[in-house]
Amino acid sequence: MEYAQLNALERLAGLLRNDQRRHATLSGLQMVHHDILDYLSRCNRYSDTLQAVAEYLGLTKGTVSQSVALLAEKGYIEKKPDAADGRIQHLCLAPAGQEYIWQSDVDTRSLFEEISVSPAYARVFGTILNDILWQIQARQGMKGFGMCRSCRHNKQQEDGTFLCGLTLEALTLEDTLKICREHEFAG
Amino acid sequence: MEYAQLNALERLAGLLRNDQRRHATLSGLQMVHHDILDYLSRCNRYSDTLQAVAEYLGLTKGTVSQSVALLAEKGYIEKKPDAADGRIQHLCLAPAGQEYIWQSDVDTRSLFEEISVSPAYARVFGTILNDILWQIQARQGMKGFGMCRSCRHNKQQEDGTFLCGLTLEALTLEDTLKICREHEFAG
DNA sequence: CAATTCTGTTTTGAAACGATACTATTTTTT
DNA sequence: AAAAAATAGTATCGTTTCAAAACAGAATTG
Repeated sequence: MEYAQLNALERLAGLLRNDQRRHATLSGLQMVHHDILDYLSRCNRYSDTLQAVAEYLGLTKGTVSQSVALLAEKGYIEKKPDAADGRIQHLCLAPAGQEYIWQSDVDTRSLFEEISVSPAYARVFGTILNDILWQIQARQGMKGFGMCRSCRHNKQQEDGTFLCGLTLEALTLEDTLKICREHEFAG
Repeated sequence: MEYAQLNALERLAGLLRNDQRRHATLSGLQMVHHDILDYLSRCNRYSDTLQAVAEYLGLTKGTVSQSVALLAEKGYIEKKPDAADGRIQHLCLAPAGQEYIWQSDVDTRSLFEEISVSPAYARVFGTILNDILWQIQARQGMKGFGMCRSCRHNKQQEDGTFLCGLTLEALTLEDTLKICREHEFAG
């Protein structure tokens, strides 16, 4: 990938970032809160724990513990104990949290929705973006926080549904698009 | 622009972000320090002030003042008083700061350099990215923090050099690619 | 020259953050 | 089955971020 393209991508990422920051500030939240809520909206049910959030964001669990406590107190997050493992608490988006993410999405979309990509290029653009994402996931050490779709544990079955070979649970198509902590790239 | 594309873009931006965070942490810096140094490496000589940094990052000047003080103390930034205006201090990257940005760039590049975009698509991809950037700048309220290249004050002269109609100073080609606080989109 | 605007600092209190130590639960080893 | 190790999360400490507000100096405006 060429330098000019990466540069443009970085600038775009920065603009997206500033947009998210503006939205977080308006809600009286810090960026890290936005990042936490955003992750929780994208991860699957095996990856919605404090530890996973900390790993994904590159923060210590102590730090995340505090921020999550605050988010829970403010009503953005609900902690639900795991049925099988007494150590684990699942972090679920409470209504206020879902509303926040939804609003953030609407805002960002409004920045981009009127951007016109010529129809001839539109499909190529989407294809390239997803191709790059796929390749990065493949490259990024094979382990952790990829989409189930590209995970070696994920198997499509005869009837079209999916099965995770690790948890032996059935997955819907939507499930396979979420971020999983146990992700291992399907070499 | 379609939803799937924006989604992929957001994911990519997130991955870039995590990469930057990792690099900042390894250098013992916070994300906000990375953002400040990154901005200073991209802005022009009219936009390297504390106030401009604060506006660009959406933080208060008090906050930025403290973080800049720390960066200066650690040797990443040098404060240079303005020749004409006694209130203004220019924030310049000291050698350590340039080294940090350079390293960060190398790291990020290494994540992307082996990503192969088929040559046929490569040019299209670059074109689309820059087109999107241009359109966002046009849309984003016309004012502030765009590249001189798209600014109405920037005029190309007969000999090929550039002139800023606001400051009446000559600009090099490189200058016109930097971020300027006074940017106004050339309708 | 007085009023206002602009740039930057300082202070205060809430919260982020890393480091460390800690408890509790599960898994692995012996 | 008991001991050890690994895992998930909390609590506490000191430093730093962050917003808000008060502040000081320099430039501009009237």
